[in-house]
Amino acid sequence: MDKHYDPGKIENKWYEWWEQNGHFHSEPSEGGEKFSVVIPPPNVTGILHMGHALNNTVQDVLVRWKRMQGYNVLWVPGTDHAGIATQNVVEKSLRAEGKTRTEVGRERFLERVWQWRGEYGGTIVRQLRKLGASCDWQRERFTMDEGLSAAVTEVFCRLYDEDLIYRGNYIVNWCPRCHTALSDEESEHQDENGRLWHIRYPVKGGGELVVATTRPETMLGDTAVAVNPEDERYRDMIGRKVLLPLTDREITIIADDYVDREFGTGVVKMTPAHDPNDFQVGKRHNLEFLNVMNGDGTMNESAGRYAGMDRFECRKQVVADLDKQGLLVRIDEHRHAVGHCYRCDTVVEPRLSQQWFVRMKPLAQPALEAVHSGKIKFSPQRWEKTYFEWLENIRDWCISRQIWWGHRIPVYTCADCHLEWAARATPGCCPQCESLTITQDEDVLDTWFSSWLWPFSTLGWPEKSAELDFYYPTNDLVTAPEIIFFWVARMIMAGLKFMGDIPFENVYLHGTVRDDQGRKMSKSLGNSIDPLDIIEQYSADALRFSLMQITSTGMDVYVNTEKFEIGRNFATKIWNAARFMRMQMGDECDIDTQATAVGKLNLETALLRPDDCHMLAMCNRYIVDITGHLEKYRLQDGALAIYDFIWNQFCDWYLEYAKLDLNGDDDQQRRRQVLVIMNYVFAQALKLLHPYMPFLTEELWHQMEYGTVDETVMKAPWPTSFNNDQMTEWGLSDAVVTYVDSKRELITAGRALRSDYNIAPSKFTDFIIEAVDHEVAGELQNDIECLKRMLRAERVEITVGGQRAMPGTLGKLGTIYLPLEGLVDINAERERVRNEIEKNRGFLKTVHSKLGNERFVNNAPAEVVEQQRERKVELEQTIARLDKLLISFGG
RNA sequence: GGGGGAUUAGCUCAGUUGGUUAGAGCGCCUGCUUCACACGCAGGAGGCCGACAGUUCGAGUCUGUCAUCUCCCA
Repeated sequence: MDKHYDPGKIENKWYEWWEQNGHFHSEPSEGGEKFSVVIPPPNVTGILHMGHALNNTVQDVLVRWKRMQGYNVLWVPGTDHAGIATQNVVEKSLRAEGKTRTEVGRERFLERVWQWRGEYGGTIVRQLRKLGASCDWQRERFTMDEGLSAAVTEVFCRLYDEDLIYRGNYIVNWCPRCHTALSDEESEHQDENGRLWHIRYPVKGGGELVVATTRPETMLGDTAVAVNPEDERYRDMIGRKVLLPLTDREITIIADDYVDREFGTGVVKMTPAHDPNDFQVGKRHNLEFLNVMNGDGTMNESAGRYAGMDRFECRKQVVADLDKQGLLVRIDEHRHAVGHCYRCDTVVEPRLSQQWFVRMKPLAQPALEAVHSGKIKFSPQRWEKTYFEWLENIRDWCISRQIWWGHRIPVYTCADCHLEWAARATPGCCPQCESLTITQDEDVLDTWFSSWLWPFSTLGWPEKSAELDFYYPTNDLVTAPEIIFFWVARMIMAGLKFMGDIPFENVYLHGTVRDDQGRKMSKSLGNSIDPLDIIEQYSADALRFSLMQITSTGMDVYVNTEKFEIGRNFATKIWNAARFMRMQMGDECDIDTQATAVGKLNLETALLRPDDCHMLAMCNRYIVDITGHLEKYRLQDGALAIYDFIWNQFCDWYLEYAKLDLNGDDDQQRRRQVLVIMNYVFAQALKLLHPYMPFLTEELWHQMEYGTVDETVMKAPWPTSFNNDQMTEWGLSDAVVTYVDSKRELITAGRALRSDYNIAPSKFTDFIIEAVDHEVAGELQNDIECLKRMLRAERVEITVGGQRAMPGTLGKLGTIYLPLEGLVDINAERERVRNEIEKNRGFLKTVHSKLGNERFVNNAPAEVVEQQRERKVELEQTIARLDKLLISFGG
């Protein structure tokens, strides 16, 4: 094996091998129990960022684990067509050529988009491979594929025919830059420092009203002024006219409950075509809906002499003009939430326009029940509350977009008989009057209108398919909480509505990846860490493992580049452990590593020593623990456990212990047995680690020959613990684990003594251990070689009872002494022992107070009380031993 | 304004149904080129678990109030 691990080459090699050998692919016909996951489709315009890395690592860990457990696993990958984002990208490239999309025309433009998608659209899909994602690429889907488009049309037609889709004139969130309507979810609110302009509106026939507004330019579209009917101050104003400044219009003063008497002056200007609240009031009062803006955010002809100005320019001008006329009363600083386009961050303009909507209430009800009943579980569960909150207050979904890239709305209108209908296939003529003059709606659908079908459209729906029968409903959905509204909730609604069943059983929500100051990673802040840079620098395994190890369930994770050293160092450690084993095994080793890897161990019970038993017992324990963590989605705990298992248990202790037999060549049987145990444990460790570090484990699986050259660790059976017979035969008892742990405690204490007395690590020295009794003395005597090696001692003398005037430390098995003739600092030792005694007396005191408390003895569970009693005895013995030690120092 | 989350070692965080002496990684200090690994080994220092009150035999853990930070919704 190479001295250094070179992940770059190895990672590419194995990924190609996996993919070419179809290890990611599965078929319903293979049967078995299924485990299916659909990827949250990234935008086709997207490039891999840390959020994707986290999201897909989580999925890959789950998927690889289940695959090893023998499930028929399917992970469906793909991308969505990202209507607005993709159109923006292509429009930009057109602009670079000095063209606009309207010049090019719809058809040619769409050709350009497809062309772009073919060239650049696969970026993220390639990047996911770098990460090691074991998706079934043969089943990759795209929301604009024929099949998925058919699903969209089918769904639209069904909802349309059921009157769950309707068209109407409403205030929507409008992005003047993208030139389209957005759904409520796509308008992101940000708190901004704005202003509240107080404007004087002269009342016809004398007097005035002062209104306050954050958007003064909209006053050009005012069609009323409103006060609260209960408001004494303005009661006599109701019904009178106001002369709207900067225009020649007269508008009426109306009364409506909506007006908050406490806010501002208690007078509100009414702009029904530019504000959602005013819109509602306008409907109630039959006000005129005067639209003063164009789709691009400039003022239109209704704005009079302001026509053609940009909305923000117009705002300045309006304010200046009002000021000039003495109509500006004052300006307050005002902090408020302003909607921004989630695609381009432009300030969203509430705008009255004709759009298509889905009635959500009827769809929301079953979706609420699915989670209430526990059929679908969120993890962490607290997110269910967010989900309920949204669904209970759901509003209709604006699904039409005034762009070209996307699924065109399949609604047709006859020019002759004015019939409007939705059709699954492009109709040749009007089904009512057979007229040929029919036109299709110009708008396309929200991208999420195809994404919400993803769990079943990717499996072939609306066609019947074996995949749909076998893999639906899927098991887990892994995503970020910010997508609950956009996607999770809507998928649940769609699944229940069109499949008659939930789309997935578990929703696992992970946190957001942030920089080490807790800020979201963004291009504009320049604080992004590119996963590909990390892979380049540290390896994909390191990226994956580090992310998993530092991300606790459902919490945001703060990363900086150094964090990835965790995974890199771990990989190097494992590589070197494997290298060590290979060196020890040499070329002529006759160990059947393949049988060993699957747990067929021909162990000579008589040759087993306590550390061997400890290692095997711990291996068992970690298998159970790590499996349990994965079952509970506790991926961080799983990562920490495997790290501890390999690094601390295996490398630091067992491997060092094993050198005793490996480096001495006097007992070939022992040597062989130790190698068997090491290989068994290492093979289990590789399997447990594989979901987290797929590449390194595959490489070592082959290097160590744990399978045939054609076999992959991906399909190796997930480790299981030994059965009771084996446990008994080999003596893998709790007692032996406790003994070895206590022995290590003694060794650590001995090393500390060496360190305290500045004995050079290279220097051999002597130790004396006073065992607590003869039995323990016997055990330690049998372990003398281990003690000598681990303590770097020339001689370790085991005796029973008695105290010595030497530096010593108490352990459960006895006291370890460092014999130092004449060099002992008696005062320092005395001080040390006194401190120990004080500490233990402190503990004893709390134990006493507990046991002396009748209510504790009566109320606490018997085992807890018993525990305290044992502890009391233990502490008393310890203190007695320490007292004697102190006396031996003359204290 | 409504809701969620966080507050534990210098830093980033674990701590699952309350129960021995509160853990990890990084950083820090000391020593070490010890025959897999300096991306390493050995040893060590460092914590009134945000504040106050309550429940309990017992609270980092449960309840309430407050403070600070953060996210989502309006």
